[in-house]
Order: sequence, then C-alpha cells, then structure tokens
Amino acid sequence: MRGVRRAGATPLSVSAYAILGLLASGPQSAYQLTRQMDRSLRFFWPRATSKLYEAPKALVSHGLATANADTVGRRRRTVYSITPSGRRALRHWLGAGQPSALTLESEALLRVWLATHASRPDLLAAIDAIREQAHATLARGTEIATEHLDHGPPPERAHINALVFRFLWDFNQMLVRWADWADAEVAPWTDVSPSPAKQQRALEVLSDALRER
Amino acid sequence: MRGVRRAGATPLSVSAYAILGLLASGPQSAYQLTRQMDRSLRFFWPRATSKLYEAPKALVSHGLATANADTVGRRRRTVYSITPSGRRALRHWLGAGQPSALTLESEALLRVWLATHASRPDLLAAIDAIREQAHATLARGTEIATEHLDHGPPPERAHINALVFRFLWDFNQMLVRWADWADAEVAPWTDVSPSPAKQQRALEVLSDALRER
DNA sequence: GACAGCATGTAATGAGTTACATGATTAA
DNA sequence: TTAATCATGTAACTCATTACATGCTGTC
Repeated sequence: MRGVRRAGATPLSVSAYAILGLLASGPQSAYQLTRQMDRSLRFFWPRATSKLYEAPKALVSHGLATANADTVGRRRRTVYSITPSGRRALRHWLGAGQPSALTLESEALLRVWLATHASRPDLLAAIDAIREQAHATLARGTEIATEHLDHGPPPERAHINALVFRFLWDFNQMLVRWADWADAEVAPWTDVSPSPAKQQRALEVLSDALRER
Repeated sequence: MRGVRRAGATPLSVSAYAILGLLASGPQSAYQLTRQMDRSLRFFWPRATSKLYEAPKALVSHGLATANADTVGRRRRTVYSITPSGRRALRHWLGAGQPSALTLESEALLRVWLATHASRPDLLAAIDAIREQAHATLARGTEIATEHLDHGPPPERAHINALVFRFLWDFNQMLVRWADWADAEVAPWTDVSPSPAKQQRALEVLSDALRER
C-alpha cells in the first residue's frame, strides 16, 4: 500500500512509469530525459519530446518525484529527482500485473497489405521503406554499441542493456531479411494482380512456414 | 486532384485509409469490418473496435464511401460501400509520400530494460510475457494458414497475404527465439544486480552482434 | 423464458502529438 | 554579429480508448 497510490490520485500511465524509471538513475532535466530516450526508450516505448516535459509533473503530483527550479541565464529550468516513495512505486509496478501486449504499427506493411489496390512500384517502395528504416536503426545501434565497446559501458546497466540490444538487433535484422525475401518474391511479377502461379506460390509460402515449427 | 481531397476537408488519418482499404473488397457493416480486422490489420495496425464504427463516418463526409441504412429487427445497421472517388483516393494515397516509421511498443521489454530496479523473478516474468504472446500469435497464424491451405485462400489476395504472413511469422519466431536466449542468459544470475562477470558477458554480446553484419 | 454471447452504436475521457514561442549557446 | 542549433516549456487539438447502453439470437 505504502507510496504506491495516494487517495484520489488517478493511476499513472505506463509512460509515466517509463519516465520514473529514467529518473531512477539520477536527477535530470526534461531535456536530459530526451537524450536518454533517444538511446533507449525510443526503440520500444516511443513518445514525443513534449511528453518528457509534461509527464514528470504527474510524478511530482503523486509524490514520486520532486521538482527543483533552477535558472540558466534568465530562463527557468526544472530538474526532477525520484523520491524514496518513487523508488518503491517503481519497484512495485515492475512486479505487478501483466504487461500490456506488445504492438507493432507499420504504415509500410499496411501499404503492402493493400497493394492489390496499388501498383507494383508502390509495393516495392513500401518494402523498401521497411528495409531502409531497419538499416538506419542498425546503423544507430552500431554507433551505440561501438561507443560502449570503446569507452566501456555504464557498468551498472551493461548486462541489462545487452538483453535489450540483442532484441532490437534481431528485430531489425529480421526486417532486412524479410525485405530482401519479399523483393525476390515480387521480382518475377509483372504487376500486383493475382494469378494462378502467384496463388500457387502463396500456398507454398504458407506451408513452408507451418513446417518450420 | 480529383476525388482526393475536397475543399475545407481535413486530410484523412492513416487509420481512415486502412478502413477504406477494407471497404475496397466489398460493402460491409462496422461489425464485419471488425471481423476483417481480427484476421489482418490487428497485427500491424491495431485499433479499438469503436474506431470501426466511427471512422467510416469520416469517409462518408469526404465522399469516399456511402452509408446504406438497413434494419435488423427494430435496430438500425449501417452498411458502408466504397465509391469510385474512394478507390481513386486509396490508390493515390498508396503511392503518395513516405509511409510513417514503423513503431514497436512493448511494455514487457520496457520492464526488462528497467529490471535493474526490480527482482530476478520480475525480469523472467517480463521475458516470459513476450514469449507467451508470440506463441499465441503463432498459434493464431497457424489457424489462419491452415484454413487457407484446406479451403483454398481468397484467390485475389493470396499472393499479398503470403508476403504479410511471412513478415508476422518471422517476427513472432524471432520473439520466441529471443526469449529463449534471454532466459539462458539470465539463468546463471542469482539476482539482477551488476557484476564484473555480467559486464564482461555484455561486451561479448555486443561484439557478437556487430560481427554478424 | 432466461442467460450468454453476438452485434450495433454513442459519449466521455485521456493520452499523445503538432505547433508554437522564445531564450541560450556556438560557430562562421 | 548573425545564423543555426540547442534547450525549455506551453497550448491547442487530434486520435484513440474505455465505458456504457441496448437490442438481437441461439441454446439449455
């Protein structure tokens, strides 16, 4: 009971806990939070920058963080710190209930799925968009990993970072491989309309997949 | 220009186009749209059921669909149909601009990332949640694929469905494999706190990944 | 003939994004 | 010394979800 939820307070959103988690590694300003997000959260819990300026206020109102006003020139800046109660709430949340389902959202894959109403170039463009984004993410991942290998990673987070890194790496590799495979599938097509040969091939693809289990 | 956007109308959301795409394969009621969504869109463009009752109204107001009122007992029911202008708008949208970036959202992976503030059982539970969801999705995919193999798939969509099916299949297989790998990594740990051995192993994981490219 | 699940829809709420405004810092 | 970029924050608005209400249909 203690510290988790005060009377009259609405329960915090998952995003609020995500930010509470960021604060757990030290006091930070909203801008510093955005920097953190760009190397971690962004890949599995993406949120707009403005969220990082808003959400900490909710933490403060719940007593899970404190706001320290400070100034830079004649401009104010707020540095947030997690409270002991905040640490308890975070720990409790991490063990409570089932996490919500993973979701994938891809406009490019949606366009692939609707490709019977488009043109062959449109289909190839959608596939390519997926490949390009995955390449960009892999490049970013390479940057981050290289920094860690060179300068030594944050020692207290390295083991956990590696678990998450491997997830994102595998995911983006899968995307590239799928895009290459899909290109090869579409290569012999002259257009996106159905044909007996394409239908035949589709059945092969399905049964190949099922056999893999 | 024609049919794509009427004066004074706000541009449609991606979700609206997704539903327009569903309507492109025939007139349907909102409930029928939900059934379609459950076997396709749900996996790469998930939306709440109520959206399928609301969004078609926007299509109608843009002239991209028509609403036909009908009754079931003394209850009204609306059947939506795509218009020629709607088909043009769909086709145009499928070729216009860059699709927005793919996003992944996983509370379970977030919990993994925050596991330094949790307990070893909490970490394992988060990993397991990912595996279980992937298993469930693979089972659902198996159902759908089996139906297609047995009764013959919709011939006009089979080739495209196969492309998307393979994407989702590979993705969920990757999730299961990652979860098994992560379990094995965590197995020797006695708790979630950092240690020199864990840090050493983390560096190996990173360099293994980089070598794979 | 009542209960469970299917089907149809609306309203209230809330989470999140886009757009905006502006000060501080750095490099040309 | 000015332009570009970094940094800080708010406000308006949109998209989407949750909750609700209720009728229909099949089954025990």
